[in-house]
Amino acid sequence: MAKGMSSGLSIDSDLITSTFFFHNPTVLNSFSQENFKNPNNCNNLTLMDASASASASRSPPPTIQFPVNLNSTTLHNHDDDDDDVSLPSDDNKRMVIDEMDFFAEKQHDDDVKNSNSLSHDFKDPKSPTRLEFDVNTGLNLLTTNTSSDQSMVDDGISSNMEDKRAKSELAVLQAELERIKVENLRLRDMLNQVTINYNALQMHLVTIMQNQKPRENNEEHEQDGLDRKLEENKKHSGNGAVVPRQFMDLGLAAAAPPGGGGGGDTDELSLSSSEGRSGDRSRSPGNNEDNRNNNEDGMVFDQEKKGNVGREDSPDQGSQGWGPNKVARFNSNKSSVDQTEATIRKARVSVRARSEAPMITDGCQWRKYGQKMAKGNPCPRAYYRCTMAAGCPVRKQVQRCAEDQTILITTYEGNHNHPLPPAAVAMASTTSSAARMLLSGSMSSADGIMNPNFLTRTLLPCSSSMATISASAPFPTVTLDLTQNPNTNPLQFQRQPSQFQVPFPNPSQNFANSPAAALLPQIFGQALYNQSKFSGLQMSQDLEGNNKLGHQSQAPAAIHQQQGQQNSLADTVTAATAAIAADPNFTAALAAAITTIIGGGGAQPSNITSSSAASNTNLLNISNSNGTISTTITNGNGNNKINHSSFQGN
DNA sequence: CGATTTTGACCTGCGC
DNA sequence: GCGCAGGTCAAAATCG
Repeated sequence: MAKGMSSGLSIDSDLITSTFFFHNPTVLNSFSQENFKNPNNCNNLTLMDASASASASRSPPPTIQFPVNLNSTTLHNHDDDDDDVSLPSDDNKRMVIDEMDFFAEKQHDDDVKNSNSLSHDFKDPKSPTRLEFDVNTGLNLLTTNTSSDQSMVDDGISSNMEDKRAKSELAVLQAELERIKVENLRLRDMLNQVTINYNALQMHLVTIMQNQKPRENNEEHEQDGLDRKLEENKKHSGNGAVVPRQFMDLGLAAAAPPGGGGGGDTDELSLSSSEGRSGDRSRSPGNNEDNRNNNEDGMVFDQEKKGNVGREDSPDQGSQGWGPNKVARFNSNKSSVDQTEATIRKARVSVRARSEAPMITDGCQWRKYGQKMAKGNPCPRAYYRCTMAAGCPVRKQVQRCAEDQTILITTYEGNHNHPLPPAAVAMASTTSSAARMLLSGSMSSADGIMNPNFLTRTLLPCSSSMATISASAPFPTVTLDLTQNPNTNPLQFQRQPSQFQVPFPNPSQNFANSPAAALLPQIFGQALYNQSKFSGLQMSQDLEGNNKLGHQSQAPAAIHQQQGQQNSLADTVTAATAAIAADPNFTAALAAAITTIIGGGGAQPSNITSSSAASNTNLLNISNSNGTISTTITNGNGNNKINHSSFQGN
């Protein structure tokens, strides 16, 4: 399905250069306008905006390139209509400017006009090396760049006209800089707000955990499961910083529909009511550790075979029902804990996408086991069960929208108990993460502790399509709507008071089958997942060693494809986001990456390179264009590097 | 011939 | 208790 992702980005932390490719101008705007505030990211954000703004005015959409050399003295734009005039080769400053532009081949064409162009300078053995150029610091980003382009050539002739022009450009750039500063402040405030919300969420989790302990005697088996999971958390965190994990394990972890992998989380206990019979065993506390031991990637394997712990589930493995039936049974089980779990089990993730095909391609193998005419919809509802592994409890319902039959509604429930192919990981991750989001929102909001829009504001501040969480449905359902134009429903939230929405990438018409459909959910899911799950505490240990990062950080959250399966994009992104979580500056980079990927739409190539340039510590690079995805993540001191390029669409 | 789909029967929960 | 609706089962049909 996806053949449009490619890539190739590599980031070298040694180079203090960041380039942001915004293929969708709207993304850029939305990003700058939305709530993304992390005080730690201010530098990064500033740079992003600065580069973006400066370049945006010159570069035509839909692809906007923003090469920025933080240490250089200039901003060089190759798309500038005016010929780029380089300083004579003997001018090192000028050389620095040109050197920055290692993205544009077009540059070379333009350089033909100038005998003293960059390329020429590079050929000069006496010229400073590229690295030297980058190291060269002088933050006259705006002045040198603008004024030099024209005046430098006729250096000796400097006329009043040119001076005026240069001054006017300088003024414009300064104004732009001011605007960017203001926006940066605003973004910082937003990040602060997000941080506060996150802390509140953690506190809420701790409260829940503490409240549950007294019930240990009555709910021994269930609490046992929690304890076990806590132990697992400790194992993974290695430092006893279990709070974030606790939270996830309690609720969010359970909300991992088809994803099993979803988000990669392992402890994912199944939310699905379908697992009330068999899948419930996925929740069996006693099994988790074993499962984890057997499969460190967090996938829950063969849980059904290991027996059910403390569940009244019927032994009927075959009738793995999902839906209100099982839910009601669980709700009848007294404690609020049970009710919470029941809610978790009921959680579903519905994906709306335009597709002519009877089913959207999600990478899994499904077997149809039933079809029903649902009330209020002339189109039959088909029931599918995952057949990639025996006993996989995952179900999905597929039905066309009654109002618009071009829209295919796919509802997932349950956890895969087997490894997933990369293509499946994408959707699984999305749904899993969405379920987590659903649970985190509902649980928190129920107690009034957390703003239900917490994740809404946190996750994808730059996009505007949406995921909808419905509280009115018989069971919690999060709907990822891939059919809407991001700009068409700005007021949807207001129109649907019972729901809150999460911005979701703007899809193309047939987004469901587009290359980005696989990537986007992954990114989205991982973003959701890591935003809520990872903490610096947990990940702190994961940031050791170059090659270790990919595995260690994945262990708690990502999906390992066992038995020689190559790491999927999910693995990479999971590891990447884990690393990001460990460093706040990285978060901004991730946000930019997500933004760009999303902005790329379905078929358009995307290319993201970002870095926390100010600190020169972290770099994130995600790109797609030719059927592959390449992610490169470098952690600060250069110790940690994830470089992955391999996501071939089907 | 095995896997998958079709389809009517059956089960369960819920509302009246 | 009854009917409705959602969901699942499983035998028969179909497909590759």
